[in-house]
Amino acid sequence: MLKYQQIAEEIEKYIEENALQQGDKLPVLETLMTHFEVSKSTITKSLDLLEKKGVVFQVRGSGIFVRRHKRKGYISLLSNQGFKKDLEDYKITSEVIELEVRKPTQEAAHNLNISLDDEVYYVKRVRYIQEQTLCLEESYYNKSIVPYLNNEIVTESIFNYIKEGLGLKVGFSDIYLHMDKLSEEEAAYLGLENGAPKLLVESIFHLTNGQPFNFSKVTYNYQQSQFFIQANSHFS
Amino acid sequence: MLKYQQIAEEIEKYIEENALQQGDKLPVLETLMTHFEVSKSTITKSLDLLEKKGVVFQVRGSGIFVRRHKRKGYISLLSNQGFKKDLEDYKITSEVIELEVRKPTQEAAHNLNISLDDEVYYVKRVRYIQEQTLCLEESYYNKSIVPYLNNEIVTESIFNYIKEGLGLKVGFSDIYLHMDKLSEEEAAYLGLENGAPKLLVESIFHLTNGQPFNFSKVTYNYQQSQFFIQANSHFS
DNA sequence: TTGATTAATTATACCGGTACAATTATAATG
DNA sequence: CATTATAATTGTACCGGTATAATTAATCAA
Repeated sequence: MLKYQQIAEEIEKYIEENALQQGDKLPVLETLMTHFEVSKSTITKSLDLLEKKGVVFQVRGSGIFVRRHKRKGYISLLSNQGFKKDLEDYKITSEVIELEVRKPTQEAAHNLNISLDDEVYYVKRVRYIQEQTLCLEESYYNKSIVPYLNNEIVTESIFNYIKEGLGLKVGFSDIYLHMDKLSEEEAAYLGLENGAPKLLVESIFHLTNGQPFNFSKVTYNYQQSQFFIQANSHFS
Repeated sequence: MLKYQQIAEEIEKYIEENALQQGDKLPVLETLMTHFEVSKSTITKSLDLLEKKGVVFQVRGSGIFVRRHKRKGYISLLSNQGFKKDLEDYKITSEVIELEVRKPTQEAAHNLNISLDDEVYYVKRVRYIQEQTLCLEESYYNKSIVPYLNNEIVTESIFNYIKEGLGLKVGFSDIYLHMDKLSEEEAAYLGLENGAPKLLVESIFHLTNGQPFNFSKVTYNYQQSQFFIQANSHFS
């Protein structure tokens, strides 16, 4: 692991262990430099990383401070990992409804940048939080990138398998949100009444080289799910 | 304006003007360095900025490529500016329902980190897109930071006034999303039926020094609004 | 005590360098 | 022709430096 990542982790751990709160000040750059025995630019890089993740914010002329959102139980829309991490205090389970190789829908083909003749793994599952339905997920994996999936993998963490098992590197993702009312089928899966509110989250995940490998449509139970985002400036 | 920001803008403009598409390759670092006559680290900084904004992605050993989401008419949840920019092809208008100085609600006081005795500007408005209701917004501004607002400012862009008029620098924001059904009052304002789906977006905006200056609750019309997010990796 | 001026602190911009890792192109091999 | 080894390309990590801008602390004046 790289130095600046290592250091970022240690700083984050330090914040965690000492239960630092929003606004608390971290040691100054100089101190961090000498403590970790690296150059200024490496520390800066660590801090930039933590800033992107929403862990700290830096104020020129003043210092480095802890940033921390106060609410618990929210799913991060930026985590790129599913919500395992956000909801680690809760019991998350999955029930696989369907798992097979098939041809993509037009929509899936378009979003995965493949042809209608190419093959995808289609996964449909319901996910539960504390025995309550959390969401209904339909997911398409480009088979030429993810050549094999089975029930066990799909019941556990697919992304973990992709990273650890296949050695692929997940890069950026595009996420689209829509609101609507539940269809009869969706309502049945989620145990809600027909026409209840739903949030549809469509995601396209890419490898670090820009190739899209997964397109998924997730319909959330409006009673069980709340989301959060941490945004930074750099937007003129 | 700083060099690396300037260069980032120029690169973005270049992409725009030449209508580069997702996956198109930009000139290599070396070329950009000599073209802009700056050091490698400055170009790198420009590109990191563009990467954060979701404009490009970089692949080690390969090159710098254009990243571009394909769908139009989506509101960016990360833009930190309201949606003026995303929806610039559409006609956005505002109707001010209420504007006054008052004491904050408990919720607002908590999110703005002020006491119940402090004063806030309370703004309530309905926003329209192409004559259709888009959202109902309730917003609280810390009066000790934003000491004056009037109807004209509130009808136009409040954030623009805060930045240009007051010279304040907007930093990061925390955003929370909830789903629910519209109350009778909300339904009336939005012209929808009671109990229809709603997305409630709560945002807390901070200055660059970490002070929260605005807390807002926006209820979106489920028929008119769709959102997007561009996420990057840096999430272990 | 207050307010303004100055100095010290602290993060950021920018330079220019070396080493390295991932990818892609080329050449060699069977 | 396909496969493998090798070389060239290209972005990233890391160093260490100078200068500068924003903030905060200290000093001085009224």
